[in-house]
Amino acid sequence: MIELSSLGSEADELAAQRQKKLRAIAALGFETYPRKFNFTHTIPAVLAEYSGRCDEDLKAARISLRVAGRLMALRPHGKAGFGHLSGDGARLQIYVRLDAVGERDFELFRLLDLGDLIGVEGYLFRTRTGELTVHAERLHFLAKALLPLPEKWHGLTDMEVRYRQRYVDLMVNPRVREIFERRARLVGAIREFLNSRRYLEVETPMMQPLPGGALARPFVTHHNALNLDLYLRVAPELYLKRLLVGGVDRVYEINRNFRNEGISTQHNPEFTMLEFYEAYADYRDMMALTERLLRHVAEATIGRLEFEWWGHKISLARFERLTMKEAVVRFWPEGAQAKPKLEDWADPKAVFRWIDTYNRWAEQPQSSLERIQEVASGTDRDTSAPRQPIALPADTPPGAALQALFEAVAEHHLIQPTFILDFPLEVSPLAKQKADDPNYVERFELYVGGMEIANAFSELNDPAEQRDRFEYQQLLRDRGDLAAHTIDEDYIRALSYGMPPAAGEGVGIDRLTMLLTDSHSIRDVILFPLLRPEKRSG
RNA sequence: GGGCCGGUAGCUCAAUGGUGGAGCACUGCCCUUUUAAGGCAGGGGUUCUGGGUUCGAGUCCCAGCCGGCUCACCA
Repeated sequence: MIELSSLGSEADELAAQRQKKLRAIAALGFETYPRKFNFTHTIPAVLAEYSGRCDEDLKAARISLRVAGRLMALRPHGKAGFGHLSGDGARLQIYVRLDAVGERDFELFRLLDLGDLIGVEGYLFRTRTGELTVHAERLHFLAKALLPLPEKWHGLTDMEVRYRQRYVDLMVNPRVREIFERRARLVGAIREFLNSRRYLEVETPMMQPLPGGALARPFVTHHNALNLDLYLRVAPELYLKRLLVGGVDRVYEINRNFRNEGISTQHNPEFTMLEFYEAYADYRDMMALTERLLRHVAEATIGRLEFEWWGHKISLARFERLTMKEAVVRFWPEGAQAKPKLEDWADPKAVFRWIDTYNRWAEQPQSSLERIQEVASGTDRDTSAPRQPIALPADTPPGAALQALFEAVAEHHLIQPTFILDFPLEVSPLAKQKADDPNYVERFELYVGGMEIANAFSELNDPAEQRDRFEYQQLLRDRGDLAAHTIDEDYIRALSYGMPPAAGEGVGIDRLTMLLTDSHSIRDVILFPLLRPEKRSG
């Protein structure tokens, strides 16, 4: 029983009317909350099987069936009436007439509200307008909607209500169901791809005594019996690599990570990540594998390699590769002085000069000409530089500065699939150095639609080097960087048994879903995104 | 956390500082192939909350709550 007084006064009235009807339905002898309904077809199955059949066909065959669903439209005509039943994401018309269903069932029909769940028993025919319809012979009451549905034409548009009451969103906005069906196909395609390559799917701890595997602030929780603080994992990485040590040479996990950071259209505190690791491979092998993986996923979910995203035509047919430095040079803002050349980067400290140059440009007010050009070239997704000066803490190492410059200058331009490779050592504590340049590591991130979709590297497997990296991270922690790693002694112990040379990669499933469903907010691809708790009135 | 925008009936939206409306939904009556069914007649409001200005506030001001976008943080 719902609390009537908790609703608005009209909502109270509407719910009271429906309660009253429910009692009237009970008085007719119908169970108010029956236990089950034996159906012969789902609604999509009816449509799939009989959409091609003409009325004569249907009449001759007299196809009897039982279907169930939610009543989404009602058009009564005195002693008869039409309705639409919604189930499994599809709709089917029903036709109910007094002389076919009898007094009692027709009385039930009169007491139905939009949103009620019913079962219909009857035979198929086509109406005068040609619509495939169930001619009801019996009605079964299954459950009452005590609360009214949103408006039938405009539906539910209030984003807050859509996220908080996703069940209502799903009822009235077919697009929502399509997105999550596509998401499920996407995840299935990933499993198919990796399983066929003999990767083993595993599940590793989400509650970890030490959070590791990514530079992010964790959530803290507590186990009572052990009187132990635990962290929700920020990444499964260190556990998956322990499995590499144990001889699981191809391994993956698709599951949730938790990061105690800000919320935005691209960040939800819990999000789904695919991580996979392959022994005896390096990051270049991962790039090749990533291309194949994404093409497989796109074929399986949308049936092609091209898709629209925020007004951009994106194609997975070709993946560009740029080093981080090359990307900065390539996308250096037009108006800024002294475009850098690649040879200018020989000195690692040079990046600070380029940041100064960039900041001088970013601090200038945008000229009208630039603004007009931007608007004229406008796609829906703004690819222009944000013109925010880069603010770095006093003792930022050159590598972190380069990454900041890259993100400011280049990231939003990377609409077509682009691998950015060769990351600075300082921002990559778990990756293996490049053989010819120890200031950089064998790592790439894949950008599509201006978003980071994947992050991969040749895995560092030298325990001594790993200890040095952790110690550097500890230094950062001590200086107040709460996202820096803590030293994980057991992980170093595992590496000390010998981990095969390997490469690993993380892929953001939510963001990949955003791309393949043309969704512009991560909340649109997460069924129940985190919101502040609703304040209960009263 | 900062900036901008928003919150009016169950839903979608109107309303120069001057009696808060419409469509859908809902109630009653009519209607046995309709489909945004139709016809007639009705009911429904803490205008997010709390202050303030004013003869008078949905509207103006201040504070707060919730949300959206964006920036910062991050993936």
